[in-house]
Amino acid sequence: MRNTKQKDLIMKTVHGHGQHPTADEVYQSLKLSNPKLSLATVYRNLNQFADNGELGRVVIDGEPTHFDIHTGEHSHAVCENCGKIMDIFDQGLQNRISEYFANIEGMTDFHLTRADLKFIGLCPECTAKKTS
Amino acid sequence: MRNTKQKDLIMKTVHGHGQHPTADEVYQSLKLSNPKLSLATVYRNLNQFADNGELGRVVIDGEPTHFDIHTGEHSHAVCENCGKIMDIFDQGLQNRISEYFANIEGMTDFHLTRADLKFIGLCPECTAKKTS
DNA sequence: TACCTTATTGATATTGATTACTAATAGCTA
DNA sequence: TAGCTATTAGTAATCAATATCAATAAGGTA
Repeated sequence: MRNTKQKDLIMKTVHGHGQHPTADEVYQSLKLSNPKLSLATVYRNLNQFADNGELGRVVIDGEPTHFDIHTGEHSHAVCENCGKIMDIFDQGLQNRISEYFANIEGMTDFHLTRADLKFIGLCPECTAKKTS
Repeated sequence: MRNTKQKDLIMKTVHGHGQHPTADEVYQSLKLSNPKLSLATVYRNLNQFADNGELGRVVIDGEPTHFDIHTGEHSHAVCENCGKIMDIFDQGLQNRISEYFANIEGMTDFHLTRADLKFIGLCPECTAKKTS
């Protein structure tokens, strides 16, 4: 895999974003300063990074794929109203899930590699709006 | 909400399917015997059922939305290779997740309504293929 | 039973996200 | 520096899903 300026820009943008950007969000925040950058290049590289394990993917019902700089075991909280995503780092929780791998493998005969856990509800802002 | 022959056919088809069909799979299995049925009607009604809580949605990276006749709390095992989905009914597991709601709400200020847990790996068939 | 109102349907156009394609470009290696 | 080839830019194509709207049919009413 060759190093290119585009790969570098894209990875830096994801890291600088602060949340969990989509391909288009990465593209939008780069195209002003890099008008020749192609959306296809952004998709191609984000997918490559995700397939390599250098980025995570967060897939949510009704939304384009989001990308995550955190590649270790963790969970997410997702707002059903506005789509906001928060990372949840809780080793106790992850351990509880991992402890279940053997059970699940026993009941399904699957060979498991990971789990994907999302807590779904309303973020603080949307909770406030709904109750006001 | 009016009762229609289409709603009835669609719901029966999901229940008769055995796995977790997509909208197009429901449509394909109905259109021979019901050539006038429209794909839009299938989408429309499956979404209505899911929004009503009469069906569940299973959203997997890179796949069209699958629908689930089980609407109670449960988890899924998903094959990363072929997309097979299995339901996991394990009250102990669900309890462990639910016990975490208060913690997560404390750390995120989200107001949670549910969790979505998927175990990801290879199904028995794909495990066999990969190791042979 | 016939009628009326309006939710629902069928058919198709449209949207939105993502991937495929291909000639031009630019990393890397010698 | 030259040459090989992975990668890119630009755009067309694909795929899932939704929007649109005239025609239809549920189901209440007289």
